[in-house]
Amino acid sequence: MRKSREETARTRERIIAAAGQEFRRNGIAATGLAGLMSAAGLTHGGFYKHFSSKDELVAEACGASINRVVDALAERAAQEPPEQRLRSFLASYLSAVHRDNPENGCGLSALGSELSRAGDAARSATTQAFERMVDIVVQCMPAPEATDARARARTIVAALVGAVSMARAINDPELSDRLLADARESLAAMAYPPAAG
Amino acid sequence: MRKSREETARTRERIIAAAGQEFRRNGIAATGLAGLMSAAGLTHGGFYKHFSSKDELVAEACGASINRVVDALAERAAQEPPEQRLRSFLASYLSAVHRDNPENGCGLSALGSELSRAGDAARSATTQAFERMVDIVVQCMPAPEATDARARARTIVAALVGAVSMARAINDPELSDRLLADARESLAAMAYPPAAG
DNA sequence: TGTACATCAGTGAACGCGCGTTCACTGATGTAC
DNA sequence: TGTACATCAGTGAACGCGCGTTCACTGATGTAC
Repeated sequence: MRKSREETARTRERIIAAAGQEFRRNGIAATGLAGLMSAAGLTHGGFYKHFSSKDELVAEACGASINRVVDALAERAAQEPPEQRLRSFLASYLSAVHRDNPENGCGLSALGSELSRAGDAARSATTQAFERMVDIVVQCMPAPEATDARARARTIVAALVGAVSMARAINDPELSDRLLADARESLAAMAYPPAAG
Repeated sequence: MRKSREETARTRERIIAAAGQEFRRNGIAATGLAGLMSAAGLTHGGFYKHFSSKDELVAEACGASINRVVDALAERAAQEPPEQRLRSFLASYLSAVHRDNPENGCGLSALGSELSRAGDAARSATTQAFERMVDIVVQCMPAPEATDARARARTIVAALVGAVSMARAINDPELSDRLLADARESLAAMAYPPAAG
């Protein structure tokens, strides 16, 4: 049953994609390899033909899923006229759709607290993804060259992650919606600093 | 080996306290009952004399540990002169000490993404703790009666949670420190809105 | 207040289960001539 | 280009292990008279 090189590579990507979804949906520690492999359409025995350990997959899957989402956000932002970029970025990150579909959303908010306990490779992927999101936010800001633009962008990214994470954890649907709406408003105000909001 | 009522109650509290620390240190899913019970100085067999399941303990431990931290924050804030409250609150929440000691810190940032997958009781505790933190932030703000004070306070609490969570996950110590410093600055500016920062 | 008995907190061994990992095997793919 | 052989992706069973949970047992505490 040996597979061709291309098919092997495709299988590997399929495992990484399935892992990215399962991790974001159920958490890393709570996701078993057997379930994950069957989500990828395989039996669990073949796992070690592609990865040397669960940790290696965790690092690859976290990196890939976070980067894919960041790519999509960057691409969407670039299509908007500059003055609407930030608002539209905030609207899509802080949306009910994003909150209610963690398996396809940003890994930083879906896995935040688990990433701090992950291996070094996964944490490096997290660090890079965080920086990339800061880059995007800076480029969405009305005055990207302001001296404190990057400092404010870091705070905005942290707030995005925290807001989606809390909006998911909170038990009260009204409060959850309100938190997302408030964050859209307050973070836009933070990005348009002097008196533009 | 039956114990007195008071000692039984004390034992129960001891288990809850140990669980609160272990969960914040290692995560909920990654913490086993046997290790947790031995951290409380007991053998694992006695667990079910105090709780009907791990889920019940999770809810109690999350509620208790988050509330204890929020109490401490509220108390400390009340002791500060009003004009320093917000700055001092931000300084202690967004400190390296807090980042580096999750086991005694705020459960919202230590468990954020796991709480969204927890049972209903734990999520209710999360919701209450979030609201209490918003209350504290509002009372620390220079103009607590402003119409949008509570909306900004919600964003600030979400940003605090996200910033500590990301500061822990990030692999680069300099960037981690910078994120905390930037958040202290930008969130203070958000709380003193017109031109006070 | 003292005695007799029921209760039950805590121990330590055991339960079935799913975990991450390993392995013998299969048969199509890749390589060498 | 065709043949012979080595490689290896994927299967399915099995490994030891720690998980949450249960249980028989102990003996100090609580209760009833």
